[in-house]
Amino acid sequence: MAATEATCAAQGLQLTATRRRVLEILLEEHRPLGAYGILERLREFGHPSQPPVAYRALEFLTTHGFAHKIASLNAFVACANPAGCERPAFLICTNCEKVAETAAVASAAPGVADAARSIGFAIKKEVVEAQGQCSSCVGNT
Amino acid sequence: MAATEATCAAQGLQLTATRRRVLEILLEEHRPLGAYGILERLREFGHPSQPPVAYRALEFLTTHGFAHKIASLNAFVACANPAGCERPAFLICTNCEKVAETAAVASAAPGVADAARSIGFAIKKEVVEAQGQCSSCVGNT
DNA sequence: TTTTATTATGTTATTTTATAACGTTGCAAA
DNA sequence: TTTGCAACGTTATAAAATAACATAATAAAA
Repeated sequence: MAATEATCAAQGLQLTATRRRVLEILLEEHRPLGAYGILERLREFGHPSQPPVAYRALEFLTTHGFAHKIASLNAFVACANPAGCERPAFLICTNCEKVAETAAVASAAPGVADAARSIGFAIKKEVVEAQGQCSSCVGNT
Repeated sequence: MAATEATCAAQGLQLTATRRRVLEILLEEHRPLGAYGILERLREFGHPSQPPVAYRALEFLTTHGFAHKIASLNAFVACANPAGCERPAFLICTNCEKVAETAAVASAAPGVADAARSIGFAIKKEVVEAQGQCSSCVGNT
């Protein structure tokens, strides 16, 4: 949260009340939350809670790297490393639903980068999401 | 298509009329098609076209690797290598919408595999989708 | 061959996810 | 002080996916 505030201050980004609240909600949960789950939480706190409210806040947060969308779940998580996050990749436990974000060392998918180079494809963004079982859930089916 | 037929025969899978038709539709398109786009095409051919029809065929096709879901687009493509496809990865052109499937040599994302190993996470499936511009579209904005 | 189980289909309805559109508000720069 | 712009609030609707349940076709067992 502090890192996010610092980045916003440095870059002149407006971390408004709703945007901040949505990020707080995501930080409190330790698992991905759908837009409509976020709306429920906002409602509890008396915020306006029509869908565009959540989607607009999420667009801000994801655009600037403070949160990420998990495409394979249609859900969102707070960024685990808001200070310097590029090429995030995710480990999604299909049992307990927790998500681990890998520290983005270099490219997560060099095989893909090679394939891209060989056909002249210019990569802008990578979506890398692994599904399986976290250490607590391995064996528990 | 032939490879798919062969695999179905070998494994006792039923490539029924609708399933076959959906696969043909995906093969004709050279870009990802949403479930509702597929439904439209089915309708043109007089097939039943309620949503579950498409989703059921797609579930069959994706489960057995004859087609893939592109999670970041909520869309589907025919598998480019139905004979032996594991760990597919995709290069998605955001300009012309075409999708290239990389020949799945080893793991597309070793960085993620390392991260998983280090925290005891057992990977079952990987979603690797790169977005950018294909060789024909580079420079065209 | 009939029975039984399984797998696939057809259809209605609903849920879940996401965006379009438009007017209003608040703030900052000219 | 008005002009511009970014953010907000709200209504409505679009797009994607699934629940549920009845029917038909198929395969396996008796």
